[in-house]
Parts: sequence; structure tokens; C-alpha cells
Amino acid sequence: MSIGRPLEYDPAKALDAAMETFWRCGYEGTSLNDLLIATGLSKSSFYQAFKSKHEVFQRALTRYCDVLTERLRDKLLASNSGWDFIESVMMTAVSEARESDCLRGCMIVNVATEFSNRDARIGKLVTDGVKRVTQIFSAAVKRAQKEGSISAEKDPNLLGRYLLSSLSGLRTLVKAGNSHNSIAGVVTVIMASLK
Amino acid sequence: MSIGRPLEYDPAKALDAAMETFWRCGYEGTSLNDLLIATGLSKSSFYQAFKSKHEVFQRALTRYCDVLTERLRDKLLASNSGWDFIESVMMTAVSEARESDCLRGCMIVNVATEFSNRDARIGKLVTDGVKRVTQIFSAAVKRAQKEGSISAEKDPNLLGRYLLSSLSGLRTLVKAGNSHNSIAGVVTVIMASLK
DNA sequence: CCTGTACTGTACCATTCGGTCCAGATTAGT
DNA sequence: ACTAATCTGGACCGAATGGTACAGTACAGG
Repeated sequence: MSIGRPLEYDPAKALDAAMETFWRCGYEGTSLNDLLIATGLSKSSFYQAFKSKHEVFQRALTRYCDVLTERLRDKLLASNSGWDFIESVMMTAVSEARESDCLRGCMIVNVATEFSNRDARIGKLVTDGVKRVTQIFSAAVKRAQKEGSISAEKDPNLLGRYLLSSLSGLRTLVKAGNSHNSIAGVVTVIMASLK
Repeated sequence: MSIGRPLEYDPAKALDAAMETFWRCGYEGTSLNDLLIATGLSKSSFYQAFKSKHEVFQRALTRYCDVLTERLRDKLLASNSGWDFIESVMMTAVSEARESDCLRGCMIVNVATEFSNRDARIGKLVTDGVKRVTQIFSAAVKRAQKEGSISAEKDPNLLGRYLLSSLSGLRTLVKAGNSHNSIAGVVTVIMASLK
């Protein structure tokens, strides 16, 4: 039981709000003030809840990875087939091209771009995050192989890496302002190359 | 003829030095001081040569696009075949995985990531740059089709977009710390999907 | 020599940055 | 009532930010 005045804010929600902001604006692009506005916390409360900007950033990135991988895993379980899962994930990224106001891409990739190599701890989070998503893709490929839509001779780990790479590439096309239709065409190429 | 004391620095070299720095560290990550050190200019000279940090950044990005597209065009002309050109470009990106100290990726993509949507002028430079590189890939595909290594039935513009997307994806794999060999495997998947 | 340009260095500017600290109010359990 | 934990807001910090202004010097052509 806690003694004293209870927390008025939800630490998890505050972290999510911070994550959202970092996702949109990056680390350098997010000022402390932005974080205070996003979380709704006062400066005092903020520094009581989090040690520093850098720490909340790490936690936000970790949270992003956790949420992402959990959602993908759930989606894969709920999908009709491994093939459908893969296609759906690709198309979801592409559909961001329509909602032109919100093309924040994938936070992991954004972070990897901003912190090219400078921060070892961040680098590890990025590497781990990418690895985990890649494994989900590999699992989807294996399932599709069992279901007969992908040749059993192919290396599922290799294709998993290929799919992660392709997804990231699609996001680049989106950010470069390509039309939804032209990017959707690329998805068909990617899907066809799996067979 | 110019009257007065002549310039002691080479404006083109100064721009290249600035470009290099922005490429490595991004816009926000590059301070004015960094630019002064990189260019070797005094603050006064810098502000006489360039109007502002933002302006030199735009010029640096433009210069990057020009140099990149020119190099790619030359490389395509000098290549034995369209196929070889494509494979070589992909492998060049992958080889950055070995030189671990220097994984700055593609400046255009970096900028697209940093300025998600916030600056319209920058956005246009990104869009144009990506379009130009895509066209070179399309030209390489057309050549490969004439040479018989890619089926003539395929849409070269679509494949051009696919290749740009794939290249960008490969760079993500590099940044995420994948090994050279595992990324090279992805290249073989990409190349195989062209046939 | 004179003028026009570019050089250097430095002082200065307001603003923002991340971060600390403190005083006073509030709200719980004991 | 007392204590422990939290709240709020604002003052304050040093450092760094991008950018300006200026004084003094160097170097070219006419």
C-alpha cells in the first residue's frame, strides 16, 4: 500500500504520450517543453516520474518495440494465413500514403536514422527491435510455407529479413511522396517474389 | 574581373564540407559550430557565404542529389550491363555494413526521416531526389530488358520504384546491425525477383 | 594612393535548451 | 493530528543555440 498523496497521472499514459511525440518528431526534435505538453505533466512531476529526457526516450523506444511486436504477433495469430498477414502488414504501411498528415513511419527506423551510431544503448534497442520484428516475419513465412503459398525450399529467415527490408523501403516511398497506387504496385512485386 | 580582396576559400568545397556534416549528423544534429569547423570558415565568412543554416542545408541537399544522380548515371553508362549495374549498386550499399564506423546511409532518406512533413521546400527536394534516382533505376531496368536479363513484359517504372524501395530497405538492415553476409543474401532475393 | 572587397576575431544578442530547487498546497494512511 | 508522498508553479542555473554587428587588417585593381 502506498502512503501519502497518490499519483494523479497515469505513468503508462504519460510514457505513451512521450513515445508518440518522439515518434513524430525524433529525439532532438522533441523539446522538454513538448514532452510536458504531450504528457500534461508539470516540469516537477515530469522529473519525478522520469530521470531525464534521455531515459524517457529509451523507455519510450522500448515500449514502442514491445507494443509493435505484440500487435504483430496477435495479428499473425488472428490472420487467415501467413500470406494474408504479410500482405496486410505491407498494405497497412502503404495506406499511410493516403493519410498525408501523419507519415511518421516506423519509430525504430527513425531512431536508427537519427542515432546513426552515436549511442550504444540506443543502438542495441534498435538492433533488438529489428531482430524481433524480423523473427515475426520469419514465423509468418514458415506458416505460409506450411500452408503451401510459399515454396518450402526457401530460407524463412532470409525471407524474413527480406520482408523487413521491403517494409522499410515501402515507408521510404511513402515519405518521398509517391502515390498510394504506385506504392501498392510495389507491394505486388514484393509478394510475387515470395512464391 | 573581381575587385577587392579575392576569396580565400573555395565555396564549392565549403558546401561539400557542410553537406558531409549534414549527411552524417542531420540538420538538428549539426550545430553552427560544427559547420564552421567542417568548412574551416570563420563565423563572419560563413554568414557572408551563406544566408543561414537553413539555406546552406537546402543547398547541401540539392548538391547531394546532383552528385548522386550524376554518379549513378555515369556508373550506368560504364557498366557492362543493366543487370550488373543494379547488382553493383545494391552491393555497394551493403558493403557499408563492413565499414562499421561510417553508416550514414543515404542523405535523402535521412532528411526525409528527420523532416517528416514539416518543411515544404525540403519535402520537395526529397521528392525530386527520390524521383530522379528512381528514373535511373528504371533506365537500368529497361537496358536489362533489352539485354534479355529481365523479362520485357515487366513494367520498368514499377521495377524502378521497387529497386529504390529495396535499396532503402537494405540500408535499414545495415543500420540495424545485420551482418554483411545476411544482407548480401537479401540482395540475391531482390535480384532474383527481377527476372 | 584609393577604393572595394574579403579576411579575422570578438563582443554581443535574445532565445531555448535540459535540468535543479524550493515553497506551499493537497491528499492519502496511521 | 501527524507524517509521507504527491501536487503546482515559478525562480533559477549554466550552457548552447542561431545570428548580428563591428573594428581592424589584408589584398586586389584602377
